[in-house]
This record gives sequence, C-alpha cells and structure tokens, in this order.
Amino acid sequence: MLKGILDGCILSIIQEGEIYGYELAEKLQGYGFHSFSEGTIYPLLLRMQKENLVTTTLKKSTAGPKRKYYSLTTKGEEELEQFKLRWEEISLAVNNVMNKGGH
Amino acid sequence: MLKGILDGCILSIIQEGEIYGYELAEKLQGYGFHSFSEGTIYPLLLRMQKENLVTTTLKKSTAGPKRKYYSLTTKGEEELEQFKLRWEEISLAVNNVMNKGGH
DNA sequence: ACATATACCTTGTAATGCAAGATATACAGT
DNA sequence: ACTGTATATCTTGCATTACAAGGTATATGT
Repeated sequence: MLKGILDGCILSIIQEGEIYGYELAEKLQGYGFHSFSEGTIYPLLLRMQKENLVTTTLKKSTAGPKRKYYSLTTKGEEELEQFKLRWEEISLAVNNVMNKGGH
Repeated sequence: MLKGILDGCILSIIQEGEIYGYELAEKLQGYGFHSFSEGTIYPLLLRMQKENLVTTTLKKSTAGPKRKYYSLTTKGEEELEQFKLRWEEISLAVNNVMNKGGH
C-alpha cells in the first residue's frame, strides 16, 4: 500500500535542488524521519537511477570521497506528481479510519 | 517506516465494534483503500491474534461458513494508541517534505 | 444436483526496510 | 609519517510486509 513512500519523499527533496546521498540522509532526519539509515537510502537512490528517475554528477568534497549529486529527470518529476496524489488519497483514507474510532 | 500502517487501520476499525474478516475487507474499501485483498488481511489478522492484540469468537453466518469476529484486547488498544501517535508523526513529516518543494 | 455467494485460509513471490559492515578519501593533530 | 576522525558511498544478509493466486468449506436458491 505505502510502498514507495520513502521514494516519494526523496524525490521531493531532490526537486528542491541538487543534493547528495549523505546530505539527504541528514535532511530526512530534519524533517522528522528518525529511522532511515544509509543502508536504506543508498540502495534506493541506485534503484531510482536505474529507473531513470534521477541523474547524477560527481563533485569534489571538502572532506571525503567524491559526492554524488542527484537531480530529477522529467520522468522523476512525473513520478513525484503521481506520488503526491497517491499520498493525498492514502493519508485521507487513514485519517478517515482513525477519526471514526474515537475523538 | 510505515510498516504496520495497515495493522493500525485494522485495529482502529475493530475498535469501532466487533467485526469479521470478510466484512472488514469490504469496509477498508469504503474508507478509500483500494488495494487490499483477503490474501493481505487474513494473515494479518492471524498474526495479530497470535500477538494477543485481538480475540475472536465464532458465530453463525446467514450464508456461508462461520464468521470469525474480532475484538480488541487491552494490549490491542494500547497498540492502537501508539499507532495513532506514530501516524501523526509520520504524516506530519511527509507533509513537511511535500509542501517544501512547492505545491 | 448445481451454481452462486459467502467466508476463511495457505502458498509463493516480490518489494521494502534495516543493521551491520566494507571501502575509500581528506584533513587535523601529534 | 602515522593515527584518528569525519565524510561519503556501497554491499550483504535478514526479517517483515504486501499481494496475487489458488484452495477449502458452508449455506441458499433454482
């Protein structure tokens, strides 16, 4: 049902502007997602690249190996729009269920 | 991240009143969940029973085999409360991400 | 006797999420 | 030069979840 919810969130963050994985992981925490390790995020980014939702460019880091910056493709933007619609449907449905049972 | 979201929704529906699996499946559709087959719901109900979140009583049906009615246990009610909190956190976080990118 | 609707369960598979660990680069302190 | 620390990416292996598909069983109407 909610498969791809993380995908959607990541697409949305990338849409704000080019970003690399490590930074993205930190940003997710800032938005209130506590539970995402890099072991979750990196495989997901690789998958999205494979599906042509994002493109990457390597850039030097000030301290560490090269950063892999991600940007949305047109297909990625479309996917994001679809995700937004899906999220509205789902969150509405869950809120429906929740608010019936009690105050 | 959203593992157990269906669990929470089902707990919430059961809290409204005793209900059996087949009816629950139909009710979920009514709330706007399109994609849940019985192959998803029944195993989940059995698991929740095993975890002592729900209890069951069998009752005659007007047309078909006996219905298995589910009710919440105290533990199930606690689980539901926790889920509600978790859902608020998560939906807030996702909405944060979504609305930044510009609607 | 047969079809249909109801009702529950099992099997097998794919996707997802995560911990843990492997690899690699750069800089700062000693 | 050596060591530790922070940065940065990727891989492996496992557990959970979601789902389609199929299987079993009961009651009613014709």
